[in-house]
Amino acid sequence: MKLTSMDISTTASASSIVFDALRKAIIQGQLEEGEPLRQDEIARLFNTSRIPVREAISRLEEQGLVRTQRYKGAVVTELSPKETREIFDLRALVEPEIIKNAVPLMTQELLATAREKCAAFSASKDPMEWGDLNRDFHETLYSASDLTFFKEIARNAIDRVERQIRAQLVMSNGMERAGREHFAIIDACEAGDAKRAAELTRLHIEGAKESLLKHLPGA
Amino acid sequence: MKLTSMDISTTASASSIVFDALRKAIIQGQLEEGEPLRQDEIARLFNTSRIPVREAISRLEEQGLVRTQRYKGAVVTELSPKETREIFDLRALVEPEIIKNAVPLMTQELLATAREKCAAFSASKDPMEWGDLNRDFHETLYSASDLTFFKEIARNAIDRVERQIRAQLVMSNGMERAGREHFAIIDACEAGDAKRAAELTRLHIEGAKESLLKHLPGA
DNA sequence: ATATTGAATATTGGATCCAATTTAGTGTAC
DNA sequence: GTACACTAAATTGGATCCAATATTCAATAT
Repeated sequence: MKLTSMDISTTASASSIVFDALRKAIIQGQLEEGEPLRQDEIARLFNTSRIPVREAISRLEEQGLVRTQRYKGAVVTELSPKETREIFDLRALVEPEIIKNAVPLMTQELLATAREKCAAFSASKDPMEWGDLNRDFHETLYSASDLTFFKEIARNAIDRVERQIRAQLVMSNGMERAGREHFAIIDACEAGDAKRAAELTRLHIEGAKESLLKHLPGA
Repeated sequence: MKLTSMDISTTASASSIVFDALRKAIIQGQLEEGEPLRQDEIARLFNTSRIPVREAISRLEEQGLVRTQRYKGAVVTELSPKETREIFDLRALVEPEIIKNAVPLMTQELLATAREKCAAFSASKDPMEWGDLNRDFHETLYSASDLTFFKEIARNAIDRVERQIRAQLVMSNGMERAGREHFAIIDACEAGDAKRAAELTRLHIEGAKESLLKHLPGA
């Protein structure tokens, strides 16, 4: 008799678990900008040694989410207004291309779930979940695209300004406006108008950038 | 009496040294695509333990230069023609923006050294150094730009297709053509015509992509 | 009071050892 | 000869220990 390969839930490595958890904590703002990451504190938290923690931190550094100095350790990266602007400019360049590529590949199912997420975002009253719902909507649309590297870039760029995005959503009428723009984007996607969806995405990002930078000092 | 700060050569960490060496070996093609990276072999090579090696490898994976499987180790990433095309498309999107931003910031010194490197590239008869000279020229131009994240993206994208770029330079008249295009780009830079320099850069990348994909099977 | 020295503590970087898993190879039955 | 089980070697992931450096803070001199 032959056993099926079972494929036991591929237990992730400790370093991956720590990496994911730290990444999430950083982009959700649970760790403040400039806050140092103490290796053995984190190790105790996850019941591991410092080895996987160090590996996780070095990967976070490679992604730009933390920066480290020899013998001083890692701190959560802080972005200047100028750097924030640059990342939004990068997003405004890359993400429309993803949408343009994605629209012809979107299935009816995907459009349906995207519209659901769009509605869920606009319906939410809890500011704590706005960031996740917003991201969820965009990632659903992007998931139809087969531009893996473009998506990788976008994901990292969004990671780096996730905190600012969350701030932008709660400030003034950021949430209301984002909701309107989301509906416009998905309308264009359903209409199969890739160019329009891309342009609306660009404007969506540029708009967020402007409203954000209005509230920041320089740049 | 006061001593000048001396600034003793900040001895880099072992993991950084290993990382840099491996990265260089990969992009220069000394390590074949798909070739596995054995941790203790590398450790012996650098007279260190496997700890810094593992950190270096995890950073390489974060950059997409290797991919790893749990308990199986890391192998040098292989790119399908489709993926190669996508990375060149990414470059064609991002690098013109860097040049457009850089042109107004270029000093006379920078233009002079860039022209020297441009000439050095075209004058070189040794195919082994074409890749480095080509990269050197482009990085010199990009160095004038203050778009740090754009440059980060470009650097990584170039890393990932560096082997293909080298192949493209030696095939057919790739070298001759690249030389011509380089001179055209730097002419536009010296003329202060940022838009033209950007467009020429885009065409330079698109051209390399086309001539490369002509010699590859699918996509 | 302020600056400076120096020891104690905290923290990171790396080496060595052990555990978990894969891979290679060997033998055996058919 | 081939398929299968089983052992041994190779390889990676992680824990513990030690070394190198930074930070803190008390003691001292000016």
